Amino acid sequence: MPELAEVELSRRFWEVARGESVEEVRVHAGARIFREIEANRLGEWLEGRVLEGSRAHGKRMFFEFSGEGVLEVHLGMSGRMFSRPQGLALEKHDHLVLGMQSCDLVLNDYRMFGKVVWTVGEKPWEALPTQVQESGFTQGYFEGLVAGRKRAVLKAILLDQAVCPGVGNWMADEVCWRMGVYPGVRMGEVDLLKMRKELRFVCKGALRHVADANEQGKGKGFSPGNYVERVPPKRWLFQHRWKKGGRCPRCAAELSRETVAGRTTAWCESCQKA
DNA sequence: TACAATGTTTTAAG
DNA sequence: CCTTAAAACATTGT
Repeated sequence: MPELAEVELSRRFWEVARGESVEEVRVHAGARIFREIEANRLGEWLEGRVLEGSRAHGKRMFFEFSGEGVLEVHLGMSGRMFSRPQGLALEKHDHLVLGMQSCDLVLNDYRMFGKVVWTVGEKPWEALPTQVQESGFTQGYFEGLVAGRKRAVLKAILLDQAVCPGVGNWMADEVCWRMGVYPGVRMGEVDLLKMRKELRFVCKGALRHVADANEQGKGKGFSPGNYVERVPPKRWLFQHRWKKGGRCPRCAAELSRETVAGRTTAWCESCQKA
């Protein structure tokens, strides 16, 4: 589920409790998402700490707590985060609940490909690559990253988190569709000016839709599982790619499906050339 | 039933 | 050194 935009929206859902302290931590300690830490110590690490701020980078989120602690969350394939009224019983696949002063912050993940990490005394976001939507993602920076990868498949580069943080399967397809290029082409054949332009369009556009979604969703129970399904415009490939028999929003041809770079890929044979 | 699902990592192999 | 394919992870829905 979660790519750049959904990750950002998830972060905002927890951000509602900024400035509050953690009163109680509930964990499903055996869950695989805690494979890198001692989950049953999360209580001693977090209780009494104040959620001071948060940030997202690509598909990663960092929540900063008083006393130098940072809780990192990655949603994997099926992770969801939201807030809800305090004290409700754990539901199936709720693995972490932070009982705050005004609400409970919940992390739910049934496939558990995501992860939770706790670090102290480090700022794990400082060594990360520039994000596509940032001003520092210049043509020169971008071309430096992909130099020497002329034989790599385009879609594989788009999915590489060191190059395009936050881009996942649907965003990669969206970029290729906007480029008018088949996702399986080699990087040596790609117009890098166009690639960066469409990458930035898709990343910035998706993030703008999140802001819209957050606004529209006030008081309406907007959730991370449904926002992206209704927010991106009908003219994005996104709205058509999942349905069998879905058609290209540009030329109405039926979309094709194929595995490219190891992932199911939707593309339009008439608009996207090899 | 069998397969696929918006992710990442590891392993093996070319 | 570089790329790639496949498998693994765990659960649900078609």
